[in-house]
Amino acid sequence: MALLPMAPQGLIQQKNLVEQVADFLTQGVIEQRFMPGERLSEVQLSKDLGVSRAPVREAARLLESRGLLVSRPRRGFFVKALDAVELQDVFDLRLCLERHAIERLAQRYTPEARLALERQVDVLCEAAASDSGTRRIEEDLQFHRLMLHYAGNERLLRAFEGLAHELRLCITLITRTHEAPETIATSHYQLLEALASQSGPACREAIDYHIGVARDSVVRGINEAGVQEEGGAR
Amino acid sequence: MALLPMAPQGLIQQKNLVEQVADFLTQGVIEQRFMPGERLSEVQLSKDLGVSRAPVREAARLLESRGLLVSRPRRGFFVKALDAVELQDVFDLRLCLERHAIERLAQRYTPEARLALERQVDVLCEAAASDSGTRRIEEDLQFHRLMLHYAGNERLLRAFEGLAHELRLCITLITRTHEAPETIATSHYQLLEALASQSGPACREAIDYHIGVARDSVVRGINEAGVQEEGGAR
DNA sequence: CTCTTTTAAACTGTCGACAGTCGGCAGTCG
DNA sequence: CGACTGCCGACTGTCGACAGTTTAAAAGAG
Repeated sequence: MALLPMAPQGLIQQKNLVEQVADFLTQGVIEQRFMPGERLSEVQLSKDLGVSRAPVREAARLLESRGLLVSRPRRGFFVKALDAVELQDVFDLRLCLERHAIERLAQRYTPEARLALERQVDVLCEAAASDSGTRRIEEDLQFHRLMLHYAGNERLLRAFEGLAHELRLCITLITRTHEAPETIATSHYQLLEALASQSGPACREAIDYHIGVARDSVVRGINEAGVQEEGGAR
Repeated sequence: MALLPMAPQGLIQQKNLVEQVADFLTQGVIEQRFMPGERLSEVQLSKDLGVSRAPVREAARLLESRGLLVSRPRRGFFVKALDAVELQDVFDLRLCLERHAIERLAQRYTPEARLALERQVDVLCEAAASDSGTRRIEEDLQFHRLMLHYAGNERLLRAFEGLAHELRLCITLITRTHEAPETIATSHYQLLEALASQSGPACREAIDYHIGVARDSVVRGINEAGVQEEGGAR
């Protein structure tokens, strides 16, 4: 069987097999086709995707570096199971990064950055009003990516990217408890206002509130959903 | 009954080939046996190390995720060349992470953490007085690792680890301009004092000063050494 | 029937090999 | 004399295979 939509729309170049497999695995983890704690067999994946083990292996390593998989020596790869504590850690690190980023950005708030962020909020609102889950999350993440980008430190963005996958996982898992889309949009406008004021403390307060809301929403979702702690101990 | 595998931390046992190769490559990059911008051939490395290409490949991917190598599709791996801007970015992100960590740590400063940090400073002083370069840097990094660890967010530590290799590279490249070891030791004592006071602002001030000194030292070193910008454009 | 021992299957880690592609060099044409 | 085209070598991306180890089940003892 064909593994992935063969024709990447219009683009001449085909991505590496590694990246294709990585995308497939990422989707699988996010959509919970691979359950947390589940063991992923290299040979099985190879057969299913119709490729050799080498690309699967590299892709798995990639996912591991992104925190979506964990590898135990001689045991193979397992889907990362996030518990409540780790979830708190994710949001704590996110807060750390975004605080720093927004304060930096406030000091160099160019019209270009402002325009890009405002446009992204518009897109976000549109997505929130019309579409469902996935795209809403994606546009939300994109806004924060832009913020990190215009903060002017590429490494800051890279660190965030490393977290983004776990973050997306957290959020997707409990998308039902997401606040009303309008609330989220409003929250982003507050960020824009704080940035426009170019006041460090105001920005910090805004981002603290913004991320706090998101974190509480996720935590609440976890509690409501009743965590099935199957992955368990080592 | 079957006897369990002896000493788990035995030095005899060989780590994964991948890790061994990764260590070799890391050493090579840090010691500048591989010059910045240089292309690394997989087959050449395989022959030199007497292993297959598979472990070399995985190790290179690992180094890439750590920021020591960059890969261009179909071209192979190249040694990362750090310019002045990126160097600033490294220290900026480091500041971001350590600020957050030390403020967290101040709020949960257990006797255990205090003891561990104090012991590490002692070790650091000893190393500074006796040994040369490499070990001094290693013990310095270890202190900060401990600080991040006791801050209680594993992801914070992981982000720092991702930066540590680049940081080590920065520092090693210009080790000659390192401040007098005693100065560094004193600076660490200031961190301990700030932590003991459990005052957030005091901690922030201390870490800002500490990292600022390191950054200035490195930047000064770069300027003095005269950067050979050979890596250059794409 | 339960617990231990033995055996077999499956998997990962590693290897060597093949095909497609990229960069460079020579030869040719304007 | 300069620019374009076709060929050559080298290298990466990918593949299938083998050995050692871990897991799980089957067989045997109490």
